[in-house]
Formats: sequence, C-alpha cells, structure tokens
Amino acid sequence: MGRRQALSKGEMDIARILWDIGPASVRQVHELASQTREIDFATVQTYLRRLESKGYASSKLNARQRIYSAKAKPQTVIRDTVDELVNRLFGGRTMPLVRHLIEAGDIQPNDIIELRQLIDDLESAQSVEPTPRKDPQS
Amino acid sequence: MGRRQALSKGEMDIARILWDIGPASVRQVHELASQTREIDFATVQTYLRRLESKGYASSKLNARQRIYSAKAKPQTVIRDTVDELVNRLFGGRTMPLVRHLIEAGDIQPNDIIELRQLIDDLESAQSVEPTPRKDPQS
DNA sequence: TTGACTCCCGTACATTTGTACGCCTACACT
DNA sequence: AGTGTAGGCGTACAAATGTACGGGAGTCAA
Repeated sequence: MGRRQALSKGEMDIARILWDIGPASVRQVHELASQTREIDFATVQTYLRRLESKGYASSKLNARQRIYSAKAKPQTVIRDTVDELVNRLFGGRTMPLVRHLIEAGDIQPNDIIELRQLIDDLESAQSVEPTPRKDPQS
Repeated sequence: MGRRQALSKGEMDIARILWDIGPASVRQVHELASQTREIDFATVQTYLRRLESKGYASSKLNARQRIYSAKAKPQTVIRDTVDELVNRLFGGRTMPLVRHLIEAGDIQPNDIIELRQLIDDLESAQSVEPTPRKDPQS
C-alpha cells in the first residue's frame, strides 16, 4: 500500500479530534482542541489543510464553512504509528513493548481479567488457524 | 526531573546503537548504522553531536578520536517515548495499546507463556503490595 | 617534508513542523 | 447602501530535523 506520509504530533492531535466528532468545521475542531491546550484558530486550520494534503482527511465547502472529514481510519494510523515505534525502539519486536506496558504499572485489576481473556482468544485463534488469511476464499 | 528535549526519529536510531555497543567512535556507530540503511558518516556525526547537546550522550576525545557514550538510560527514554505515544494515540490509557499489540498478531506461541507469567506476577504484586514503594524499607 | 589518510569541526541548506497574520468575500443588520 | 463579522485562503516565518560539504590538523610512510 503506497504509504501516506506520516503524521506529525500536532497533526495527530487534530486527527484524533476529527475521529472523535466526525465531520466538522474548523471552528468545531478548534473548540475541542482548545479544551486541551491553547491553540490558535488559524493553526487548527493549517493542520486540517495539511491533514487533507497528506490524504488523511477530505473536505467540502458547505455554505460558508469548510467541513472536514477523516479519511484514513484510526485503526490504520494507529497500526502504522505503533509499528514505527516498535521498529524504532525495539528493533521490530513486539514483546518488549508489551512487557514494558505490563510492568509499567498502569494496568488495573479489572484490566487483568480482560488481558487473560485476550490471551486465551489469541491462543485459540492460533491453534485453529494455522495459515491466517484476509480473504477466506475456500 | 527537568525533562530532556525529546529525541527525533533519526536521533533515536543513533541512540539505540550507542546503547547496544556502548562507548564508541563516530566510525563505529556509522558502521553499525550503515548496515541498516544508507547514511553518511557526517550525518551520524551530527546526530551524535545533537545527542550530546540534548544531554543524551557525553563524549571525550581519546587520542584522535571522539568517543561517545550514552548518558540517558534506555529505560528512561523508552518510558518517556511510550508515554508520549499512549497520550497522543490513546488519550493516556494503556490498555488500548496492549489490546492492539496482542491483537495485531505478532505474538508467538511461546510468548504467550511469558505473557501469562507476566500477568500472574503483576497480579500477585498488586494484591501483596497495596502501596507500591521504590524502597522497601520495612 | 611531502603526500595520502583519517577524523574532527564549523557550517550550510532544504524540508518539515508549529504557529499565525491579514486580506477577501459572503452574509447579516441597521 | 454601508458596515461589522465570520470564516476561507494564501502566505509567512522561526525552529527542528535530515543530510552533508569542505577545511584543517595530526599521523604514517616513502
């Protein structure tokens, strides 16, 4: 897949807002963004424009306002970003990161339940499906 | 902790090499870096200088060569970087990332064993130690 | 002592990122 | 009709990042 140019930190913040509230005007995005940190309207505007030019969003003019919609799925962006991090920080191995996260101490007791479930699911998936396929054709 | 200025991607690559091979000359670092990707000697040199100016490394002249040593511990850098990512991508919650990693399919069967162990350890640590302390004084 | 080498260091420069100004126009009132 | 207002759009600009050139100084051999 011709990979889109990666998002910078600031762009990511704005993208997250777009994912959260769906198609929105610059003003709406700016309002949300302002709750987290001081940021100028025009700055948000620029980020949205760049998001669009990088292919992560699209927009259309509606009356006087330009409405932006997320185009890339958060799933995809998250995957790419995490992949990047795993490569950069751990030479591509996933386990060290998982280890770090579990040991870092932000896991709550009731997360543990879920975690065990996740692992069980993974295990059965593995034993049942020796050759994972996107497209189950047969 | 007066936080050090964050490392950029390129700087991180070089820092990782320094962690791996310990104190080393520019040439040694460059050699390693070259195995992974095309990169100019002088570029590596610049990264090392910047690493030093950001406080992540120190250096001293040894005969004709400048020897760089990592100063910040990988642990610390990894923690800060992962924290950043978790904040930016998941609003500070750890579990979504853990979930993503487990579901992403890079976990091998024998990692599962370790994973279960990790979780067990975490659980007992939590039930035994209501107030976690760095320094178990009693 | 003259090359040929090696390695440091200052410096440069394009691109990307963070942040924003200010003009222009369509609209909304008076 | 005249003026204030909101929002788009082009544009700017400093800082950070990625990448590298070329001068100078020490070193070794002929």
